[in-house]
Amino acid sequence: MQARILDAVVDTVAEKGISGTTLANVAAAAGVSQGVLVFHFKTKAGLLNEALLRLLDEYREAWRPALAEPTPLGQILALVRADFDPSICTRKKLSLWFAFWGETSAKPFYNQLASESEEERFQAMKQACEALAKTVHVPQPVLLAQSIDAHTDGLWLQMHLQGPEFGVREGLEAALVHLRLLLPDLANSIS
Amino acid sequence: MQARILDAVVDTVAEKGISGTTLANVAAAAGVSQGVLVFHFKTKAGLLNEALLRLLDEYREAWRPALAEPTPLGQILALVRADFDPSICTRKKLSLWFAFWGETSAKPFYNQLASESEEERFQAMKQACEALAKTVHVPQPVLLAQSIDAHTDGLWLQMHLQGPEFGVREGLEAALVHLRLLLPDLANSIS
DNA sequence: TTCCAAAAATTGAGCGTTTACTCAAATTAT
DNA sequence: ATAATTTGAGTAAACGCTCAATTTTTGGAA
Repeated sequence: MQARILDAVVDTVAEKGISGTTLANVAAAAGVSQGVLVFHFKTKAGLLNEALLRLLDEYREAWRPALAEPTPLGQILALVRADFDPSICTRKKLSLWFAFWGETSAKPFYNQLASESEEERFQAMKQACEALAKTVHVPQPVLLAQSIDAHTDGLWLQMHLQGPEFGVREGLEAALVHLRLLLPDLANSIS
Repeated sequence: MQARILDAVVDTVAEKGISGTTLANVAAAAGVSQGVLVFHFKTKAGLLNEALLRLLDEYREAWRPALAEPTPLGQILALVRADFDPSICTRKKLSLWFAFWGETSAKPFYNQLASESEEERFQAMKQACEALAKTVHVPQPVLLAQSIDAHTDGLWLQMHLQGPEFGVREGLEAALVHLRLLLPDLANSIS
């Protein structure tokens, strides 16, 4: 039931934005009464908080297995691929990410969670890039990691704004092109 | 007066988010009555629309002069610098950008304006990169332009989330580092 | 410059609606 | 039977917006 309600939150936020998301909307989308939302999540803020926590957990579980790749380049590629996985990078979930990012300056709790998520993910990318630097020549592995992560975030914005015409397929391809530009010596290992 | 009210919208959205922005909040921030907001902007939606239009206009006017630079690399650098200009890239204005981006899936008008703004800016970057490709060897100028723009967007997200510790100074430096990684042959012309 | 009437701008009380949330009662699960 | 869950009517507060009344600004005639 909780999952069904949180799914309804995602649908509602994607369709009406956080400012248009009400208990009545979410209840209707979930096919339950308003009271059950309060019973499970206490307040509207609690409802949105749990939706955000679930989004962040899901994202973390999606990219963590990338660290199990045997080679540093494999880890980097798997981390990038995770960001464009069709189960992670859906239109609705992108809407949710940006909806929360749009409220971070007003809701310190969102900001804290979002920052920690970004930081945790960056540390993984940084370590993969530093490991890569021990096998091949990479001038500044930390800056490389920052560039890859920032570029991926920017692609998420483009997917979010441009809609279906720029989806996970195009996004992943752009990310791989970018990696080849950054790592010309490894270009033919990136595909 | 209209400018004062729109300034108050920026302050209010940055402080309370779009979902917490009410006519009463904005009126209080502007030091006027609620009626004057309706008199000038008709509805709350009209108020937010005008704030977004002003943000986009201001942004366009900030990067357009970059095209007057004599060299392609100069244009690219000026375009990048414009994104981190202290008058453009303030914490409050970043909050406004992300607040609107967070509502684009619910408000087609926001999506249209934001997409057009991104596209217009991308065309400028693309032409600068294509011009650069005629003077020095650049493998894929269009993809280079996409990479630069996406990376810049990602840096805006990092500035938005991380706060003062990652401001325009650090953002611009990261963007320049990224450019040097993408254009190693021109690295010592990028500063 | 002075005046004044028309226009523009501003006020704030008020209205109908929507909001988040409560709670006693009913239903379902253990 | 006991506990957990769900319902839906109900409430107080907040919301966007209206509007008659008031103040300020404007611009041409004396």
